[in-house]
Amino acid sequence: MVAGSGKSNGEDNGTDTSAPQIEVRTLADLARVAGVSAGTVSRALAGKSLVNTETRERIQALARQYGFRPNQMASKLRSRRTGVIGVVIPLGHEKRQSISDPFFLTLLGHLADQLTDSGYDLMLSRAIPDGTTDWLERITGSGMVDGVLVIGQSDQSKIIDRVAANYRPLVVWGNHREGQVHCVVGTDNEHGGRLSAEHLIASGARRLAFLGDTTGIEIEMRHRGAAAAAQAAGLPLTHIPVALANAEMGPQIKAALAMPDLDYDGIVCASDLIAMSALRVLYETGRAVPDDTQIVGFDDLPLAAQTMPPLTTIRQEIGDGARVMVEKLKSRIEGEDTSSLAMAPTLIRRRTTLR
Amino acid sequence: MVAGSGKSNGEDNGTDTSAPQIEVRTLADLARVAGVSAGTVSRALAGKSLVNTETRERIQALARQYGFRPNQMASKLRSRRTGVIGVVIPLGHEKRQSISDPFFLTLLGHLADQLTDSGYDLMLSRAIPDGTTDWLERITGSGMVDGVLVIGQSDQSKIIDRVAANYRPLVVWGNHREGQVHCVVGTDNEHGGRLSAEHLIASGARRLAFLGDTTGIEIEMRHRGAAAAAQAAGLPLTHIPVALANAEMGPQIKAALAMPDLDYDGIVCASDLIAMSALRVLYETGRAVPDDTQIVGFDDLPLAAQTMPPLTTIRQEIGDGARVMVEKLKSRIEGEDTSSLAMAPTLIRRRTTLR
DNA sequence: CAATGAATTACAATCGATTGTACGACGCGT
DNA sequence: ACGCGTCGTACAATCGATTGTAATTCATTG
Repeated sequence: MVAGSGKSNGEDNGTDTSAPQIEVRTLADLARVAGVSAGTVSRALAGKSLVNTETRERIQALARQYGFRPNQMASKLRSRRTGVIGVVIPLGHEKRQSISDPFFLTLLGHLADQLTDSGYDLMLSRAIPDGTTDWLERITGSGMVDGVLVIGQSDQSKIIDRVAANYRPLVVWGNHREGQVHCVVGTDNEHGGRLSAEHLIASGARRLAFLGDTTGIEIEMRHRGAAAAAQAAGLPLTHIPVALANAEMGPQIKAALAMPDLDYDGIVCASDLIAMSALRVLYETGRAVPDDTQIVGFDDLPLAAQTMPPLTTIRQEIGDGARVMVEKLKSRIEGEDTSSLAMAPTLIRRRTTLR
Repeated sequence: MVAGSGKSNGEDNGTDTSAPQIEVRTLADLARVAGVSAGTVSRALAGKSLVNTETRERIQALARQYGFRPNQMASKLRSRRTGVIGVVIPLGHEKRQSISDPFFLTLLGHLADQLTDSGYDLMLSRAIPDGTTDWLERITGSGMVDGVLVIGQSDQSKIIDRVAANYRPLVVWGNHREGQVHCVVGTDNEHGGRLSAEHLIASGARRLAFLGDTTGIEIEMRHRGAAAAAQAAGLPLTHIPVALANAEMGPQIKAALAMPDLDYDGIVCASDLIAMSALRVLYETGRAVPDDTQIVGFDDLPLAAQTMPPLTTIRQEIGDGARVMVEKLKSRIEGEDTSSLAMAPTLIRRRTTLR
């Protein structure tokens, strides 16, 4: 019993008695200390049953004592499994090179939670498609991740499609479109846009405006839904493009809403952030919400409940979305095929609309 | 000359003529195609000068043609450099297992930008110190990252200190404290708290309240600064702890501010989010801001400019902070030593205070 | 008592790229 | 024509863990 003890402190007791100061960096080091082979140590630490229970516990104790942790690179190289999921945010049409969209950030937080719970690490990449079209391949082909999640398609849908044709473990957050190859999870944005406009109409609005830049497909679909609802009711809908970037948004909205020939009593906003800005602009210009002008946001971020008055908005289930994305990705890693999912958004009635 | 060429296309031209469909996954594969050795391919792709210009370009062209990308795991293992920085958010005293704090999320976004620009990848870990004390070692000791950034100390300062004693490339966002071993970058929270209270006092407030839970050291220091300013002016400051978690925050603040025996005309808030909630509660209870009650936030998140009225707040330079953190981390990776930095916060006057 | 087999453990190949060193070819000067 | 330096490339060791297979030990049984 305690076979290794004699060995370990028998060899190097020339200097000091308690010898926990040998550097134990590698499996081989620990194997030497334990008096076994590296392979055995590997199996012992992995908890495999092939190794004697007693030996295993002894080795595990030694590992703890020396604070030994196996090198992940070596492990991942050999086992051909990295335990890492790449999360990519393509900054497509957005000029500013910064991850700032609170919706994406919130989704990212939820993804981090889900992935951690599934035992995966998360590698975050900000991709700026600067003309090059291989920003995704750079990640999928690096051998560094077991799968990839893309947050938002931006205007890179075709590139994603091309990659997805050869790379299976890929799930995208965004708007599903006919004929799309890649697996996408997201909200039914058109439906959301329709809900928004319909609610405004039902609340008495007769002259609608849509606030948001429709370069990205998600917002384009929201606009389409709103436009469809307006058309069905025989009402006009004016499209006012405003950037998503926070800095420019305020002034842009201010300028847009102050246009003298623009007439509106109901605003469909492409995001809660836009709605919040609009709310402020309207307040400053003396228009009462919801009495003079009604507003509906999109996303239902936590802050939507904190505006004044609290924002009526279209809720996207971010937490559910993250969970579904991770589930589908895991299935795909297992080799299964998964279909896209468009989740139904819901209207959250608060106080920026009359009903 | 071209010793290997006979080998490569002599063997496998039996099937088809144009052969771009050979799987080229490894350096060796590409070497075979190019008729050179793996070592040469490695050097060619790395752009080393040891290899003939012509050969190099030929190999690079082939790599592009076959869409070859070297396996990162192997590369990192051999070169003992991962090009990855771990970013950890310790969820210390926060019960909810979710990354949601918008300030941290924003900082994370900036860090992602900075790290990307420096050629690093970012590996995100959410750490829930559930009794165990090795959540940091698990990351630093894994051999998977070249350095680690910790976002927020929470109540784990001692553990971080212990790790920092043996692990150099570590930089923390948080509040510097005397005798702290690890390198921390952050705002001078005490100063910020003082600025906040002083401004309220200068604006005429006489009965102060502090809204925020002081379990984390950052907020504790903000409270301390505010308390010092109040004491210096001979004024009272009531401490009202409220959680940071969004869900509970609203009702908690509502209950707290409605306490009948609580008297206040100036509120120091521990964060913009808290301030925003307070703003709403005050509005609902019919107290005018800033005329009846003045409020100062903390952080100066983008949304602070969008509240109604726009929020006077203490600005933390998140972008600068991220830049400094990454710079210091790079220095430490190079082996240099770096000192902590407490950045001076600034008061941003908007409309929730009278001056 | 030898043979069989179960349980452990050692040995060695492997994952794929990097890098130091050795080797061959070429041009040059004398 | 021979020796020498330069340039380019091949060869092989290496990073550190994993894993299939061989080898060892020990108990058991015909």
